[in-house]
This record gives sequence, C-alpha cells and structure tokens, in this order.
Amino acid sequence: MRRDIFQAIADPTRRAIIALIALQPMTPNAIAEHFDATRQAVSKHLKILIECELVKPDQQGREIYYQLEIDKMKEIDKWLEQFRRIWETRFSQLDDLLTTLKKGKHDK
Amino acid sequence: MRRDIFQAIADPTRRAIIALIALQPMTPNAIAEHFDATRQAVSKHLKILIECELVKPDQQGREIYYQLEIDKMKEIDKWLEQFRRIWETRFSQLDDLLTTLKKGKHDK
DNA sequence: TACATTTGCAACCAATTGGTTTCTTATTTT
DNA sequence: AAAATAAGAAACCAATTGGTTGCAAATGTA
Repeated sequence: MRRDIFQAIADPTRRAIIALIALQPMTPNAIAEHFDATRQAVSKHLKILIECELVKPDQQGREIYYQLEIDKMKEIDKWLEQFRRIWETRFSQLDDLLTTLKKGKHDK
Repeated sequence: MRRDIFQAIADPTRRAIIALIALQPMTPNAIAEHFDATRQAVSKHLKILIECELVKPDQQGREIYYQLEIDKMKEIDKWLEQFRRIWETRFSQLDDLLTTLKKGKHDK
C-alpha cells in the first residue's frame, strides 16, 4: 500500500490532526474530541500517518500519545524547492521590469 | 467535488505533470509521451489540476498548451509556514544546547 | 471537400478511501 | 476481583479514484 507523505496530507482531517499534535502529543480520544469525528476514524487516520512515518506513538500506561515527526514535513519543503526557484526567478524578473519602468519615468 | 491543491499533488503522476510543465507549457499528447500513460489518463489529471486552478489551458489552433500557475504553489508553502516555524525553533534550541556544551568544554 | 490530427466527454470498471459497527486486549480505578 | 476506560483489529459499506474504451467536435491539411 505504497503510502507517501503527499497522500497523507491530502485529507483535510489528517491535516487538522497534524496541526493539532504539532505543538503537543495527544491521545486518539483527545484528538477526536476536537473534531466531529469518532475515535475509530481518528485511529485510522493515525495509522496512515504512522505508516508514512509522519507520526510516532508513545505509550504511557494505557494511553498512547501521538506526536508529529516534524522533520518529515521537510520532505514537502524539499519538493517545493524546485518551484520556489521558479517563482523567485519570475519575481526578480518582475522586479527588473519595475526598476526599468521607474528609471524611464525619472528620465522623461 | 470540493477539490483542493493538496488532493491535486497527492497523485505521483500529477506531481510529475506539474514538474514537467513548470518550465514550459505542453499539450496533453506531449505530456503523455513522457510517461507510460495514455493521452486520456493525462487529460483527466489535467482536468483535476484545472479545477483547483493549478494549471491553465492556452488554446493555440487545434492544440491546447497547459501551463502551471506557479503562484498557486505558494499555497502549500503558506501552509508549511506553521511547521517551519516549529522546526526552526527546535533547531535554534539544539543550537543553544551545542553552544552550551562547547562553552563547558572550553571552561574545563 | 475529404481526411487526418488533437482534444474533450461520457460510460464503464476495478481498486482504494474514509467511515461505521462490533469485538478483543490491556491498563486503571473502585 | 469487578467495573470502567483506552485503544487496536476486523468486517463491512458507500463514495471516490485512476484508468480504460469509444465517440463526437474542432481545427488543420491534401
């Protein structure tokens, strides 16, 4: 079931879970209370997040705290790099254009 | 069919299409030739990409060139921001720790 | 005008997805 | 020891997905 991080963040509930546990680890029940989702639904999402190593379980007695592996998020950032390079180039081109226009205005 | 950019980039073929047309617009046939995907499959992916405004068609005679709306990619970057803030904080904390350790070493 | 090319669209299909219900196991609490 | 709580696992279901095949429309070429 070849699971990757891009599939993991495709679901809005999963993105909400990620944002929720980014700051502090939480149990499935605690997470479920924050949305109108059942504990089981949250559990299934967590399973997917664990599969692609975006989330790590931490058992504490009978409770399991799930915490975000923030470093894994850098993979998205890394993929974005190629596009960031493009939009920054375009921006500097626009910047050049504006500079040229400004110059012309002063010259007239 | 509430489509968003995160769903759009979830599919690996779609990510490949995005990367391919990022630099130069292409026709569906040209795109299809780059993968082992049929023209129709590519067309369906393009339809999804258009729906979430990540790609724009540009008709030129009987050919249609599809080009990436690079600005739309910034939405992902914007979403990542909250996590970037966290991993940068953690990094500077680690940095502080290393500085402290180094200091101790020099002091002994 | 007839033919070829490029493309979109609709119908269909198998696989996957997100969710539910039910059940079992493990750990607390009373 | 008995009851309550936390959570994973399995079976099931409707909706969506990625893909296919076949067809029609539009544009270009002989």
